[in-house]
Amino acid sequence: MSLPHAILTALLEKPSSGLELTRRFDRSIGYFWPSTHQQIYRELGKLEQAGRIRALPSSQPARGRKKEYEVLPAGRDELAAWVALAEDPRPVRDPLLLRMRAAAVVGAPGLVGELRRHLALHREQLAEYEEIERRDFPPERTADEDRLRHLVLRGGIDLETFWTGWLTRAIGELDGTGAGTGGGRDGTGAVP
Amino acid sequence: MSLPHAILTALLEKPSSGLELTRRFDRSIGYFWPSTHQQIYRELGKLEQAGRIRALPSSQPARGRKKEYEVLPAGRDELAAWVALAEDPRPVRDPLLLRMRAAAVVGAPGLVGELRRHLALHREQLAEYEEIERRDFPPERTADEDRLRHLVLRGGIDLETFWTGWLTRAIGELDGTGAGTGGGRDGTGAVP
DNA sequence: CGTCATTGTGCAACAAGTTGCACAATGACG
DNA sequence: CGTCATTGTGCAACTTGTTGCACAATGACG
Repeated sequence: MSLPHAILTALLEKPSSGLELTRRFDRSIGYFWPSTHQQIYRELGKLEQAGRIRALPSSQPARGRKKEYEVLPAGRDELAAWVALAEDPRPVRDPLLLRMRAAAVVGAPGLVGELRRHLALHREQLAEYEEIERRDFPPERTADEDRLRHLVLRGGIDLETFWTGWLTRAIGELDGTGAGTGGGRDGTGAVP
Repeated sequence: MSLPHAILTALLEKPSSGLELTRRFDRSIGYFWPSTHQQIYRELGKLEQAGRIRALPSSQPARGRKKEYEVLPAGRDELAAWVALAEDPRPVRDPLLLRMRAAAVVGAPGLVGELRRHLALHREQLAEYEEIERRDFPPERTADEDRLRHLVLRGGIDLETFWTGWLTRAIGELDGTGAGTGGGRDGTGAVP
């Protein structure tokens, strides 16, 4: 759905081979649209077929041979058209919230521990984003074209901030009261 | 992945037919694990086959005939086991952030309008959650088993609060400066 | 009585993402 | 020179979610 557009964006920023793309995904676009190398190669194939990108002539086409792609005008147009679309936000789909809901029914002895684990992970991610912000967006220079990229990063930061805040609160609330064993009325040994 | 567990949770809260489940999904569990009736029927079939739920005997098995399901002990055990699992948070996958990133490269005349539209949608969702909170979790009574459900709802509220906050900020920042048409010159804009 | 909207159940084809593995080139090292 | 780890490319099978439609019962209405 959006993967081809993610790839076009990345290739416009800089022509790359499949593996380079994969690497760059891991540390920028992949933060909000993750993808494996398998997916990327498959999509590169389709995009080439469709005439939106092409392999740079320098690289001979052989398996196991490095192959760099660049975006063709058709690809740029396609991307611009996609950006201009109105598209509703994805519905949320979060297993942790679901598990908490289930825990309210069947009980969950270890739930608080799991919340703590998630808190640690989100704190890590938050720190990573903040590091990037320090590095790439120092307070003084505000080149106009970087503003969008900075906003995207702020999105990531704010999102992780939400998670750490909510998890902290949840842990605090469940921890004090011996809750977390929830309303599991029969299958659950009640825990002190 | 999680859909069967969402269904088990819902059925434990109250035995239901496929359509009833669908309705209930639309206004509670579906907020963080949406699902269509087709998916639900398919999953009900699998769960029944696997011996985790069964149709209540009252209903004769015929197409177009109402059929209520209840959870069997095996289903409850399965759900409890799933709740106890450690499972990492889903990676974020958000088209809007992706489109902003693309807009930084190809330009985006209408982007601010789209952000406003999303802001309105998130405000609406937030209002809906807050209404539910007022209705189902009035400040005085804090039954212990409801605490988890309330926390889940708080998660939804905090998440929508994050979105409205971020979108407001983004709109403010892009609107004043005539940005949003971004760096759409051509394939330049190299970023390390 | 017919037919028509509504409620309820369900199959089938497709699209997107995940997992596992295979194959090709390259350079390091004994 | 062989073989081994690393880098790079890619296919295939599978799982999950989406879309479109079909079929069955029921009650309302002319």
